[in-house]
Amino acid sequence: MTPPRPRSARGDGPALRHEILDATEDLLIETGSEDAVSIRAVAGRVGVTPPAIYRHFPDKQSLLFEVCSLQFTRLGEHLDAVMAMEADATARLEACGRAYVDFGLAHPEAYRIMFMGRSDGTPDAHRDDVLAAAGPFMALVDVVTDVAGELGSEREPLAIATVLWTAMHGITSLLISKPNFPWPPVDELVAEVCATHLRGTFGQE
Amino acid sequence: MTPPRPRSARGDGPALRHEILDATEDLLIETGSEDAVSIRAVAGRVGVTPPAIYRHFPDKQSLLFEVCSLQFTRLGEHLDAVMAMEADATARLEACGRAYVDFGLAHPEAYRIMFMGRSDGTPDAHRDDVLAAAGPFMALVDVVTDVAGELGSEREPLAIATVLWTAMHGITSLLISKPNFPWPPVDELVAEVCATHLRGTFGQE
DNA sequence: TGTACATCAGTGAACGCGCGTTCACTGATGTAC
DNA sequence: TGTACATCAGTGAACGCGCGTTCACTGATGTAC
Repeated sequence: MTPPRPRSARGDGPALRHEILDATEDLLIETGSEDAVSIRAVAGRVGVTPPAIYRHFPDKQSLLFEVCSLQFTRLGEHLDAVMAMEADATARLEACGRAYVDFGLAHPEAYRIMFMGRSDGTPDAHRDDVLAAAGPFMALVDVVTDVAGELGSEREPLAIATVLWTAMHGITSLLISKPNFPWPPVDELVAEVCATHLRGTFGQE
Repeated sequence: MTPPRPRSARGDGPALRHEILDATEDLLIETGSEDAVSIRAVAGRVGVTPPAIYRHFPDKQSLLFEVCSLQFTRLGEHLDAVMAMEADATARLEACGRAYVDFGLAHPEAYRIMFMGRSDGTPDAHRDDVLAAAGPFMALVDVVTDVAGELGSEREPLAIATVLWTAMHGITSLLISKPNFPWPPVDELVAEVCATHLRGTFGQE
């Protein structure tokens, strides 16, 4: 049925490897479920037989983990890019929150895997505690530190950042899992939560 | 192996039905995954053969949905009971938040199913929009209305309640899915978020 | 430049498994005469 | 009170399915002489 895929040349291993990763990501997004993505489906989409996958990944878990890794990297880059655009610390904080929520809504399945899934079997690189020391979270702590410096607050930036993360995650994950709830417009929701936190945390008017 | 279960008498249908529901709930909590709960496993735990399940439930989905329903009912009752204990509106709001988070942490798998799962295939009774009109959420709106009456706020109680829900959900769901993140003590976290929201929303000092 | 050969990316068939569900049945329970 | 019978809760065996993974293989690619 499908035209036979030309065999990769000796050095083209990485090419198929990338195709497999892309296909897995696409399927993850389309099916919306980690279990619905089978080795057979991935192989089919790439135009290859299932055993061919095993030349590039030791097993299904490793494949899914690597896709997950890519998502984390992208989220980090996305946040970095957005934050670099704002000079004002307060604006940077709100931009960061908005970018986080937007990313989650734009890649709901990726977000599910990263932040709404089960933590058993998560590879070491994405362990919860490693997450806390990773770039994106630390960048948030930095922003909060800047805001605290500008507006003044006696509380620890780390604690404030943690609370802000739970707030943004709350919005993102509920919008993903309860899309038909009568939500206000997302922008409004994010803006309101950010404003509430700024007022509540830093006493800003 | 297992001693043969005595056959139910004519009118004892409901008894086995309840045992099946309980076993399903237990397995859901133990395995921590909806897919890991199989009809065979449920039947085995009850001490019955798989087809016997089908005398009480039309299919696996219906069984899982009914378990899910029970969880919603229990959460509602839990919140009602806690809120009835506090006379002061502000205290009632914080107690409500704390009770919500506590419930989630005490029944993480139930919480996952109710608020962190996929919404496709959810039975009508638990549709997102029905949720919004349901008891627990409306009770929260009432509490917020009371607090707004006491402290004064020009904003809509419904919008405030929505934000509060996302905040409590953010805490609960991240604690469930990232248990090894270096969280502050739960009580502190909830108290801080509630205080931040009270200050940020109602301008309370 | 031409030929023999080693490499190795991908194939085709099959494995064992657990799943949800169906089906004809069995045999204890309760009922009607 | 005793017997024949209808009911129906639960059984045992089997169905078809899709899964992850393994295995011996094929045949194009690049290399050494």
